[in-house]
Amino acid sequence: MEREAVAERLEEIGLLLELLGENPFKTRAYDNAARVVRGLDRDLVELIERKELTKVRGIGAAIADKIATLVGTGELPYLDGLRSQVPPGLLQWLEVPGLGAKKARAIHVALGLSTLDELEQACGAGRLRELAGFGEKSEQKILRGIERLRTRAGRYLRPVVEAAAARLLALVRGLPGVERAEIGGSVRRKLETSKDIDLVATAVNAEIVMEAFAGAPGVLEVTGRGPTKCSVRLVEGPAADLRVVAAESFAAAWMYFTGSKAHNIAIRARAQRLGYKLNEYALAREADDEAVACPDEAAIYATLGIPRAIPPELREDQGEIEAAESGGWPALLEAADIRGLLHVHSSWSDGSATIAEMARETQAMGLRYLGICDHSRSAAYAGGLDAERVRRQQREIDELNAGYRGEFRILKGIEVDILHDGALDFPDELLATFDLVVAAVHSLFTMGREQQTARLLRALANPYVDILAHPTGRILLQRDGYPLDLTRVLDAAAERGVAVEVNAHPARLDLDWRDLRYALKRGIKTCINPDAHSVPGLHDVAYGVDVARKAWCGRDEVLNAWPLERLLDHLARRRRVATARERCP
DNA sequence: GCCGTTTTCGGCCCGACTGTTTTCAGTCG
Repeated sequence: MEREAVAERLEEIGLLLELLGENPFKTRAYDNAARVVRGLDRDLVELIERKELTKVRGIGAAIADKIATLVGTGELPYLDGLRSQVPPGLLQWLEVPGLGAKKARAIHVALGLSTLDELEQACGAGRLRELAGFGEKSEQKILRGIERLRTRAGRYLRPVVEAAAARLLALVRGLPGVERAEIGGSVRRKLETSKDIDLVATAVNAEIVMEAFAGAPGVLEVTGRGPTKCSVRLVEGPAADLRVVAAESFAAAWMYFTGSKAHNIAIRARAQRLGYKLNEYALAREADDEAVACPDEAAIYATLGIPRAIPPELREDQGEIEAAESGGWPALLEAADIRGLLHVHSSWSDGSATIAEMARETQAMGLRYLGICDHSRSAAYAGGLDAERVRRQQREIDELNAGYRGEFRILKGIEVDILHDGALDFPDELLATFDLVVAAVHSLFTMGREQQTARLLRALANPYVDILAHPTGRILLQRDGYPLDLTRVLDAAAERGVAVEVNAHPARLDLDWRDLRYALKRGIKTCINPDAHSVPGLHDVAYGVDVARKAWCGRDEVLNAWPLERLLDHLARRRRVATARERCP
């Protein structure tokens, strides 16, 4: 069983225990363990065999035992036992805003309900108000929550939340008496999807700010309103929270509302060990409750013995605090490090712009090279190129390049389809004519895990493959990646010197940063590819840079952050080594 | 259930807001 599957089981145990009214620290232990398992950079089987699971922080004897059972047998009687005590519908109830474990359980026990439909009917019939602690407003709130649950998934892609966040931020900053306002939360941490938007502000008069925020354009409903905090739901779907704090609290508040929750818990535990108390108002000495003046986040981290402010993208409690003490993280990739764009489409296949138009915009972005990688023959739905059209396209590229006089370069690339059996869509002789070969799966997503893994392993063994594109095939909020033993695929990529793409399209962001971190540790290079099908799509590369930063990625690990000469040299050498290896395995 | 310069028991991050209640539990982030 894969890490992700194990993590999901642990999370389920946490939720079930919560519904059963277990000790909250016990449920948190399972949540915590799930996150730790997701972030492991070592093989689970190996850890189990060496009996080193309990050495991992957050995994003790009990959970280690359960993980070993899960990995060894694919089953866990303990989990089955919990499932038999809790109707499956109750897990779904927890997704209803305002309904937590205690209330869900109370309703279930008192009224004998266990599905979302039954809960909805009971609220409609006014039966919940019979229960202690429930009233008419609770019923209405639950009904609204159920309705929302049925219409939208509840998470939103970055373009949606970033646009809304920017709009709200501009509004708040423009209000009289507002001294400072910033975006926090998952939007600031550049998470691939967000549930809500967090804003923090300092203002002379909080009431004016609350008023304006509650009545801001695009606010669908106000879901909470106090003297310093206002929560709304936006027409685009996500919620937005604004907190107004005193100026001296700004750094603590911004840090607090940036999260992640797990990072905050870890930081606060650290503060506590060092004799401090940290909340959204201040970092204070425990002994005399005296606040330490912290003008910015760096000062808070420094007081806690962390020499540098941890970049928001890294605040996921994935070892960043420990790393900050011992040398830190690499200089993270910056948008300005990107030198060129690879894996871009043109009107030769399913792109909407010509090669010249895509090249012009790439130059306007200050970049030096562009890899045109249209689809291959089998991608008929996308106007895939056959050998004859490849030759014509390459002639066009030669002509365009001649006009650039060395100041810019278009690379002849291809996004070649990985066929059902792992063979590539083009013969080696044709692949050899490209500067750059990007291989990708575009069909048969429902294939079994073993077969899909074997398919990718065979594709990676082809010496002409330089980059594996969108390695898991996921579409955020729509479909999971295809079943795959990703660890084996990444290990093979490491061995073959094949780079793995970070597809920067905001609905893909594939490879996921959690897996990219593993890949980078294995020495795999990556490449931040916009996979643009239009001129504006070229700018999606920025989303990919953010994801790479979340994976602790430095510029040296990114092919398209290299100067053209280094990239070409790398590609040529890689191909020489791979083809030689194929001849004499 | 995890963890340990608070070490094998007794802690575990912390506060705003809501709704229902009349002093606070539950939810959320």
